[in-house]
Amino acid sequence: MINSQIAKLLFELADILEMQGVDWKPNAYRRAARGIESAEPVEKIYAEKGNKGLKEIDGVGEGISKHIEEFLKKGKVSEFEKIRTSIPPGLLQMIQIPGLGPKKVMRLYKEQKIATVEELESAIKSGKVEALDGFGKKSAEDILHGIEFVKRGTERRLLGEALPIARELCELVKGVPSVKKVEVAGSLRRRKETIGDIDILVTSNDSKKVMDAFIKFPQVQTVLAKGLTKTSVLLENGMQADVRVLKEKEFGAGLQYFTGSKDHNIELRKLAISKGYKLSEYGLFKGEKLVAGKTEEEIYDELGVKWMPPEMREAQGEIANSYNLPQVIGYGGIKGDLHMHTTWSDGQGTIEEMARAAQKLGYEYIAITDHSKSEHIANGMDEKRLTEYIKAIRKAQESAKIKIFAGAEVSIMKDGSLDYTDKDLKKLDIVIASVHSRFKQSKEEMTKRVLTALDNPYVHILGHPTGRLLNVREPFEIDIDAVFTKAKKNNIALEINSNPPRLDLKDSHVRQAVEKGCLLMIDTDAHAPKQLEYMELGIAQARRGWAAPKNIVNSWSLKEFEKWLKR
DNA sequence: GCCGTTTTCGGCCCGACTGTTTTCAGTCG
Repeated sequence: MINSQIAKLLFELADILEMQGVDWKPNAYRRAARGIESAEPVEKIYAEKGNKGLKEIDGVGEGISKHIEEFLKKGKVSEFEKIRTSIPPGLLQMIQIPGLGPKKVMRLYKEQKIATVEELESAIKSGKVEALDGFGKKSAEDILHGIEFVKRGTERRLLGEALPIARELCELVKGVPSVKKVEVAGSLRRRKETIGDIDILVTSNDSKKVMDAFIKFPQVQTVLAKGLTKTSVLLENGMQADVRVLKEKEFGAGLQYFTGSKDHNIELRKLAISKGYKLSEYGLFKGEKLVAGKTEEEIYDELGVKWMPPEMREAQGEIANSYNLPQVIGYGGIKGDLHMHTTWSDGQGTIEEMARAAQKLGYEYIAITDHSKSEHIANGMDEKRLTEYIKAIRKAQESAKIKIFAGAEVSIMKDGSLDYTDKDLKKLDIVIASVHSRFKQSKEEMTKRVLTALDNPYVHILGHPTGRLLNVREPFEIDIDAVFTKAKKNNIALEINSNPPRLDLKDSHVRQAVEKGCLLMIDTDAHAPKQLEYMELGIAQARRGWAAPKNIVNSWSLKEFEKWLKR
C-alpha cells in the first residue's frame, strides 16, 4: 500500500509545516494526500503514464509528483527527511491529541521544552501547563483526557459497527417531542467502509431538549461539548457522536454540507462561487438573499447539478457529469443471497433456518455455499459429505418457499487448482472460488494462481477477490486489472462480500470493474441467519462504485439469473 | 504547493465552540 504510505508522509509534513507557521502549503499537501488515498496505486499509475499520470491525481502537481517519483525509486523523499529532522518527532504525536493543534504544541515546545506526550503528561500533573498564558486549568485537564484517548487508539470503526449505533441514536432523538426531521450525515451517510464519527442532524424548535436527551444516551461516556446548535459526546466504544440542530429552512444545506465528502463540497462550493453564489451550511446565497436551503435537491438544482446519492459524493467526477450518472443499485434491489454457510461447515444455522431467514427478507432465491475440504478449521466437507450435503439441500428445497441452489465456496489452492475435482464441481449449481491460504505469495504467484482458477469452467464467482480484513489484514498483492480482464472474458462474476470487515471488492475496485464491463455479485457470506442482514453494507459499496442493476447478477430475476448460471 | 468559465498570478471554505478572553485565538470538522 504505497498510496497510504505517501499519504501519511504528506499529512505528517503538513502538520510540521503548520507548526512552523508556513501558510497554504499544509493545505495543499493534505489535499494531495487525500487525492492519493483514493487514487489507483501510484506505482501502477507511474508505470503506465509516468510523471504525467501522477499529476492527474487530485491535488498533485509539479512538486508533489516529483516527490512521489522519488519515493517510488528510493523509498524516501530527501526533502521530507530534512524537514522532518527540523522538529522533534514527539511533537507529531502531541498534535494528534484532541484539543491540541500546531500552535499550542509549538508554544509548549518553545516555552517549556515539552517534546513528547510523556513529558506533556508530567508537565500537566506538576501544574506547569495550567500556569501558561492562555492555557488554564480546564484545558490542562482536557489535554490529559485527550492523551488517554490517543493512547486507547482512535482507529476508524467499521461501517457495520457504526451504523446500528447511529440508528439507535436517531431513534432516541426522534422520540423528543419537538423534533421533526432526523438524518445521519457524514461518512456514515455516504456509507464509507470505515467511519470516523457519527453525525446526526435534527430540526427542532427546542434545541435544548434535543441536547439534553442526546447526552442521556446510555452509551455516552463523556460530554465533549454542549451548545445550542451542536453537541458532541464520546461513546463507550470510543467513537465520537455529534448532533446538530438546524432550522427547517436550512436543513437541506446542512445535510449537504455535513454529508460531504470534503472534496465534493469544495468542488461544489467553487462551482457556486463561479456562478456568483455563496454556499455554506446555512444555504445557497445570492448576495444576502437565501435562494436555496430547505432541501439538498433545490441547492444542487440551482447550481445546475443533478442531485446524486450520497454514496457517489467523493469528487470523482459526479458533479461535472451529474446528468449522465448511472442509476445505481437500490437497497431493495437484490433478489437473492448466494454466499452463506450452514452447520455443514462453519455456519451456525441449518439449511432450513437460513432459507427461512432469507425468505423473510423477501428473496426469490439463495445459494448454500459451505466450505470445501481443505478448510479443516472451518469443518470443510470432503467428497463423501459433499454428496450428502447436496442431497440435504435438495431435500430442503421440497418444503422451501424459495429456490435454493446447491453451491460451495471452494478454496483456490496455492497453484490455482481447486479443492474439488471437476467431476465433483459439476454436481453443484453454483461455485464460488476463494483464496483462503498463503496470503503472502508474491504478486506474480498470486495473480497466476487466481487467473488459473478463473479458467476452470465450473467457477461462477470469484470470492472476496483481495482477501483483506479491515483493521486486521491488508489485501494480498494481486494484479487486480488482470483478474478483471480474465473474469470478463470467462463471464465470471466478482464478489462484493458484505461481511463488515471484508467489504471486498472495495468501492474503487467496484468502479474499476464496472468501467471494464465486469459482472458483480453482492452477497453476505453469512455464518448465521441474522448475518443475512449485512447485505446493505455490500450494496452500499456497490453504489459507491457506481454499479447499476445490469452489472449485478443477483439483482436479476430467478429466470435471468439461472440463464447466466448455465452460460 | 496547486490551480484556472473572471486568473499562469494570486487566491486558497467557513462557521461553531471553548477557554480564558474583556474582543479573541486556537481548534475542529
